[in-house]
Amino acid sequence: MSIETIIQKATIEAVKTLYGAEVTENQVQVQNTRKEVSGDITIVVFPFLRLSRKSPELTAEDLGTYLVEKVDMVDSYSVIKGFLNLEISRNYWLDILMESYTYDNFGIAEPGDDSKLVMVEYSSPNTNKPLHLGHIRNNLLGYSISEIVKANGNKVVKTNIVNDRGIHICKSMYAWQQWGNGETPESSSMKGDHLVGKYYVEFDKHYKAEIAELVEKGTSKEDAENQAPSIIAARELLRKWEAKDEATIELWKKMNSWVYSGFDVTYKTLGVDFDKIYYESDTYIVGRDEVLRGLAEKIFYQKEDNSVWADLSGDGLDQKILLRSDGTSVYMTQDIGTAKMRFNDYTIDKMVYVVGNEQNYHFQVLANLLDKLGYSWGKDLYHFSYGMVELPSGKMKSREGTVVDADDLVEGMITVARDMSAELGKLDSLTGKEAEDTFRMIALGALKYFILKVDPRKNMMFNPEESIDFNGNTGPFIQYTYARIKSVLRKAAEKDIVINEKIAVQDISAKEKELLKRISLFPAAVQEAGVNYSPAIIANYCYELVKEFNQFYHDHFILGEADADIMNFRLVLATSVGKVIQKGMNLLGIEMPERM
RNA sequence: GCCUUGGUAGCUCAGUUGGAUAGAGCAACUGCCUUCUAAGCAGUAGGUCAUGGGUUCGAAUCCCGUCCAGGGUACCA
Repeated sequence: MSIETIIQKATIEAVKTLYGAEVTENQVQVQNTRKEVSGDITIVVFPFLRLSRKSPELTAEDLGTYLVEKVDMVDSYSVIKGFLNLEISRNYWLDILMESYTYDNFGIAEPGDDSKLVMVEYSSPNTNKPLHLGHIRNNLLGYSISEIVKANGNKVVKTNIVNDRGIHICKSMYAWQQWGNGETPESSSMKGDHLVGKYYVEFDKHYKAEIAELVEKGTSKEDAENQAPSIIAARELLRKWEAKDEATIELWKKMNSWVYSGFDVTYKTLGVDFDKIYYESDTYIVGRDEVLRGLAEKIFYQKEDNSVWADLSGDGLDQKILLRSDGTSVYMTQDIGTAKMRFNDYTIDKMVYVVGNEQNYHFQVLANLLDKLGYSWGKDLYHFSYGMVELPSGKMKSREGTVVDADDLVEGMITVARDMSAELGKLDSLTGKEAEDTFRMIALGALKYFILKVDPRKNMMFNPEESIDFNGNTGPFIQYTYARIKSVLRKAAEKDIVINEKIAVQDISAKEKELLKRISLFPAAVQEAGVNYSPAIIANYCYELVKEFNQFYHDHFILGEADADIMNFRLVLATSVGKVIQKGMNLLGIEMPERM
């Protein structure tokens, strides 16, 4: 039980004993004491004034006296206005330290046999273009959320739905046929996904030009968009694909395989992976059958032009198309099929979709449709709705080439990490490969932390003109602190200093206590991150912890300390901080270098 | 139009179920490396928490209005 909970329960008792009144846990506000004030835990007494019929100060005195007497861990108290500040005994903090030092899973709940199975869908790329910064945010959030959910005692299946069919890939296919001259990743030395993306852009260029030409000849813009030769050709390819035309399927497979090999490299670089991959080309058929079943069971209805619709107006939503008049599937159709297949494949307790907030409405509708189709889990799906990454120029658009390419960005970051290390004269002692690994670790640490430290629900700004920081509230700052701790521990080992698990210090400094308090908050941070689906909570926790450690490190010697007990205590403290940092950052998918 | 999300320092962001004097980093300016890594530490400066009301002992936080911005809104995913 955490100290907050203990104090909370004791306070409820106190109020009952002293004033004969029942209060609920919500009414007892327990918080960490402000730094400028002495004390560790603070209770806000204002809510009890009505019960005590006394002034805030006297009420606080009553409670303070009671708590000091009844709760072992409370040493003393002080009162400032309506705030009761409790001093928690040193032994409590030292116990926490021992727990974090000896227990490898401190703060982490291991999944057991009766754990819930949570499936997390993330990434979900289209196969007609390479990944960009927006996808990076999705991938990092998806991976991190999976780890956080796992750390809260759940089993997790990470899944990816690959949108491998549809008009978008046909556009790239057509452009490659027309203007590709048989170019391949090998012949062009281009990464497969970039090559296919090049033809997607190429398509759009020609398409726009054709529209402009038609409009000049007097066609309306809307008609021109439908009559341009390129789009007609792309649609023809889609029709042939659905008719299983051999040559078209062949081309589709070839170009998709290029994209996949490209994605694999990017996924590997980002350090994300999946337990199960679904392909839209499989799931849309299942979805179509489900819609037709719904039609037969009169859950849905058909219009005169043969299109199939759901009427959701009774649920505050609109009419939603599920099959087009020509019988082909839409986005929603495929998601219904994918959901069905997943729940057939796994015993899923909770489904989490990591998809951008532009699709909030889509998931509201999906939950409703699955429910109508008789799937009890439908309405409980959770749409992890994250914000867009914006550029100073606005939204990223692949078609128009106004994107920050994922591979380029990572490559650029590694270069910065390498240059910076050289400039600082770091890592000169490492061999080429070790050094390169570290540069990669630092670069990705900077990128991942930059993305994950912000509240996932909010839009965030990225300015390509300014490089991502390596100083201050950043991934490398945290990695650096970890490397410092490792360095101290290496030196201790060199001096044959053996760390003793028994702590025997008489006094601890204010800085040391602050650090212990921070460590004690780790389990709560992991839980809170799980409840709120927020890697940012972990990121900010790690930053606060590391900042605290650096202050301690600056003010106190560890190996230079003359008193053996104090040195031992500080070694245990540093080790624990290192462990917590590593565990926390691991939840974000950020690796920690031994030296930097 | 309707639905929805947001607006906190020059910039990028924190800010717990409403609590004490609204916090970090970057950028600017000052100090601190002959002792464990200066990718660090300490300090200065920078705020009408978009705006006007309301609720309350207490509001960046809750409610209402207004302004601004993003997203969605029946055959794009």
